[in-house]
Amino acid sequence: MPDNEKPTLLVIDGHSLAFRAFYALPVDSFQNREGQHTNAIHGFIAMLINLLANEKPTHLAVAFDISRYSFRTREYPEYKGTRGETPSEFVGQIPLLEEALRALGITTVTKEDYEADDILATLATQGAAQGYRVLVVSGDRDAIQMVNDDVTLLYPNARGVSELKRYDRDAVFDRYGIEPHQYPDVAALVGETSDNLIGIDKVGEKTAVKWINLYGGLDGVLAHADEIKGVVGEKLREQKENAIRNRRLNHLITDVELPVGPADLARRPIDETAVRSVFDRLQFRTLLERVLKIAAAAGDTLSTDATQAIASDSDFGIPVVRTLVDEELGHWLDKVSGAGTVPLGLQLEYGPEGLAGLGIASIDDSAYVPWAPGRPDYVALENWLAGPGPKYLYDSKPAIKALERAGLKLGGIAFDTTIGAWLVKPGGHAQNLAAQVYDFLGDRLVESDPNQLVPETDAQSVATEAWYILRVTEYLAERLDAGSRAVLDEMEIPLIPVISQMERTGITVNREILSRLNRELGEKAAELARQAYAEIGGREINLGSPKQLQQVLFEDLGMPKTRSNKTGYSTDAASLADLQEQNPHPFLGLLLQHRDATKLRQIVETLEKAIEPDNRVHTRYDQTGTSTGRISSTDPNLQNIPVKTEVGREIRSAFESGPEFTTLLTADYSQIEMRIMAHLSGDPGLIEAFNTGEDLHRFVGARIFGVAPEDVTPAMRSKVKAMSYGLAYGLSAFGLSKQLRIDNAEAKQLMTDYFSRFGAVREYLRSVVEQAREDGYTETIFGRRRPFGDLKSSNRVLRENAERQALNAPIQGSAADIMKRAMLGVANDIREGGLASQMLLQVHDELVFEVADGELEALTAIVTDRMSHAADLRVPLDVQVGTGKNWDAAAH
DNA sequence: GATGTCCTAAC
DNA sequence: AAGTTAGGACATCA
Repeated sequence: MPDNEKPTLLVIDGHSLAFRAFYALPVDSFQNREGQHTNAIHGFIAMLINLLANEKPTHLAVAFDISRYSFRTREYPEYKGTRGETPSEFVGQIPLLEEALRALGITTVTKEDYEADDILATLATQGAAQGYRVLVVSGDRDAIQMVNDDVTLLYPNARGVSELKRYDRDAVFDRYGIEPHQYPDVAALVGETSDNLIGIDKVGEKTAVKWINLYGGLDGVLAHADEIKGVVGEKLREQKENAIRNRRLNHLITDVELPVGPADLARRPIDETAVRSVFDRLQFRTLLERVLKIAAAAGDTLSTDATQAIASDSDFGIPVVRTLVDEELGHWLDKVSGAGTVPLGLQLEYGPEGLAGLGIASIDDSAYVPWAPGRPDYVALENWLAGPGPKYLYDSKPAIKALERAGLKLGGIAFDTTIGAWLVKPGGHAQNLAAQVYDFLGDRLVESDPNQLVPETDAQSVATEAWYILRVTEYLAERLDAGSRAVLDEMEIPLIPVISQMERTGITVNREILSRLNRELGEKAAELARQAYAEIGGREINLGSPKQLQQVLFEDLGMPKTRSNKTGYSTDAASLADLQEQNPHPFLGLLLQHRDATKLRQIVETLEKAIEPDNRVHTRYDQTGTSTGRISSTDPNLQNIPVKTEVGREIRSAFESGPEFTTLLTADYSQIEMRIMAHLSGDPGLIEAFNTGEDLHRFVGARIFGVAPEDVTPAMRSKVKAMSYGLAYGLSAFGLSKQLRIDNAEAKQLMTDYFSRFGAVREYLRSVVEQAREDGYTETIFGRRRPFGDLKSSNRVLRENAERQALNAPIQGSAADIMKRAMLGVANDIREGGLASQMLLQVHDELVFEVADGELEALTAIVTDRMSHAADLRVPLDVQVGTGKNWDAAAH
């Protein structure tokens, strides 16, 4: 019988594949409502569905180990002894997986005293003899020995279970240089760490394969052991018992007595009620759809036609992509969007000229729209895009910009999977769509590789990606609690166009000021370097190299050692200041000044390069860049422009209002984090401090040192200020003493005095951590969550780090929330008021605006009102406004 | 060229 | 042993 007419028997090592899936999918993302982890089950079922589609097996079984004990452990108790405890999150998934497989009509096979691989080997042997094409799926390398002309092994690669490497005879030979049946001989000589089988010392794969090919097999090798020269020969003779034992244990049994044979494994219809019940319990909505579609396609009997149908995309939920233009597009859009009421996925395609096409998808239909600029027939599309019809996107900010460049407006953003994923897991790293699809749904999305001129595999259409965006949205929506959902809908999504606009607007930067500073700082740095070299005997070391500095400071000049880091001793500013005190040397001061000058020069240079032809710098804000809710700024980062030093302020003076505008306006919150602390802790003293209008640190200093406010000295004030700010960071007495350069006892006393006057603060900070330990997350005033896993860690460093992060998160995060609400309010009022003034920058607690002629008063009113009323706290939100021609002058 | 370490700028 | 970031220079490894 030709191979393609043979029935196909597919046998799977259930335990090993589930275990691979467990490590391939993030355990935290797959939990049902009872907290049962489901990632291994999800990965396994997703793999199974793909196998059914691709391999179209007519017969099917999954084998499981009953326990970790078998005839092998009786023979050799150390067998697999290196394997640690099964992770607790994996426990419990196997019985559920078996239950799911039962519901799917798939036979599971176990056999007391044998391992799953023995069952596979037995079924494979029987199947091959009975005229089946056999496919074995196992993550155990010993399974290679089963491969022959009728049996192929599918082996999961390092990336998990979604890619299975096909090992037929040729592939085994290519990889190992031996016939499959010789593999156990090689493994016996080399050993197998994961099974705790120790091989022959000094014998690796290369040597073993060479010997096997030379002597025909392990028996031959052992028979000729005396002829093998050198140390390896000796080792072989000494340790041949190891190889003999290994060979006995890695031999798979091919005649296990089983209750079923290949013919009993014909695929059966699924039990829909049972599948619904199991999948519902596991909360596998999308997998359920796919499984039910298989069932629908297959009917009750599995004809060849049915298996063909299973392989086509539409049967797995991915709708066929149609390409639409003109009036056909209009009709289709109207139909699938329910006249703008049904959410659709939207994904753009980019070409060298920007926008090249659009993918649009509903849950069961999708379309690709080629974009040809200037065509008149896109009215329906333009209306839908600009209108309120809900749209789900992956990373919508670049999409807004690309559409804008193509002359299209985008409205109705109802979900952004980048932001959604970030709200679910704010610490997670930004992912691309393919990673989201894989992590959340377990499907592989082919990414187009821009470096490949002729791609090996075609990426799928953006229409299919749009469909996946819908699916990812479903997944994420289920995982957002009501509070997080409100943050998404009312804060983050509305903020996207606001931030996008700020990026597009940019801020005017004076190139002349920067190039002058660049020149001056360059000269200054060179001069400082000259002087520094003179102080160390004229050696022109690289002052920017910590390594060379260590040599000079601690070896050549013999200075006392500073705190150590991974490469030696620290040369950071604090350490150098310490050194200067203990061991004054002119080199130290010059080095610090040189660092300062070169750092500032580098900033100036970066800024200069970032000025675009419109004389403006356009930073990019990352709305998902932090764990706390702040936004971050990149390319260039405009949130860390110097301000503390004179030169720093000169740099700020290069940021100006544009030619069409009269001035810059800055508005910042004063002590917003301390105000949030006062609000959240309810501390009467702190609340009073903010309500009296007295300078905060003076007020607090007066209380702590028991003097009148006017008698608080600058030294007292700075100590109190450091203490107050340190609180929100989880500062310790040790840290405070370091910071203030005072001794530990004084720092301790300061903290004691502080808490004796402001006790509710300490109580609040303690309770935040306690609550977070209980809940597993912290929450801001507006319901933004940040999860913490390490609060229960037995590792003290991890736990204490998490504690400080947990007590800081609600404070920093609430401040971020308040600023975001203020930005939304201001943007709204600027729009509604028809003002030409624009919002340019956000620096965490500060906003920078460009004021149009005659709008100063109106803008000041809007900004002050919206910022001070962005939250209703137990203390007022104080907003400081300043104006000036440049950023420095506008500061106050 | 990619990656890790050190250092420093901001809030 | 003080929270949140971005980023450049240097050193090292492939």
